[in-house]
Amino acid sequence: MLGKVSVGALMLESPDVVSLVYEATSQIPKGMVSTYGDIAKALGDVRASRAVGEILSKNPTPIVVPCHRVVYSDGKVGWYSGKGKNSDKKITLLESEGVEIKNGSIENFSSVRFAEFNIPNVLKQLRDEQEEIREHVVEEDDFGVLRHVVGLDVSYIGERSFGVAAVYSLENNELVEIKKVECSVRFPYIPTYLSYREAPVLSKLIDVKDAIYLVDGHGLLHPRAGIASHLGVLCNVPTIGAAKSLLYGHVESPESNRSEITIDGKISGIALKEGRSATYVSVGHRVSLNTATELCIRFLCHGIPLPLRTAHNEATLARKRAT
DNA sequence: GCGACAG
DNA sequence: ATCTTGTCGC
Ligand SMILES: [Mg+2]
Repeated sequence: MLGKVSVGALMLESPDVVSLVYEATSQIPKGMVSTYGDIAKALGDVRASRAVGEILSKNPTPIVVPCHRVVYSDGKVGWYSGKGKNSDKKITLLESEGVEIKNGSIENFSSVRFAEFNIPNVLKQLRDEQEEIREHVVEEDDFGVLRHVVGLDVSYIGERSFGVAAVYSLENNELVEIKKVECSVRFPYIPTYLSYREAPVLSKLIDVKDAIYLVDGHGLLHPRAGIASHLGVLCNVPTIGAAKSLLYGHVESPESNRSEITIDGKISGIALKEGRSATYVSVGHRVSLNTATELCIRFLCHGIPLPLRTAHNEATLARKRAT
């Protein structure tokens, strides 16, 4: 990796959310229940509730880690995995612990609902780090002679992540090189915390000095700072965010092929449309929105910048070959 | 009852 | 993102 590491380094040692979910679940007393969202809130953000559900669906030690005590926020018991969609086992377990259930819903839900978890508020820490990164973002062209545009993307098999860099020449717009790296990930996908899942593997691919990096994901089109900004600030390289769907911000002219996107009235991104597909461009780091947009347009191919398409295809290939 | 919150 | 299916809030 290029440059010194200081701001944004929490990403390199992401908190063990998986273990924290199991720890929280183990804190639910017998005879009580909690919800996926309550555990997510204890982690620091209700947006993590789906991730909590996914993690518990893969609980390697049912009963020991009592995931049967985690139910929907409306009081419905929900599924008990293991094998097939089934809630019978979950209901039986809960009733044996003294929890009353009627028509698949918890009786006296509010009085048996446990939420006093004692786990660290890790997502708050990550948000704080993202805010700090945001303050370090340079929103103007800040580079010497650029010779390459590098598309970055990731694919997965369970906890294995495959990162790909597709290096394109700015002299002739042609593919120069493809770099690949594999590493293991435990951090789940949580909306607005994508960096902590994908940036570790991608940071290993940042070693071309005369390049600007095109990242699959947002930069400043984010409530704090997206993965493109995170990688840019962490590695001190120019980066552009380019995503296929919008996370945050208001599209000013939805009909236009090139629309401004504003956040609190500030122009923070550009939506590029070509046929059915769209690319949402934003500043990652050390680039102006204009330059970022022009570079994306220059490589735009069927609605997506070619370096990203190639990186995506190669990442998918790497995953299939690893299977 | 349905849409959402990058990948 | 993957290839199975998870929650929340309007
Ligand atoms: Mg991707």
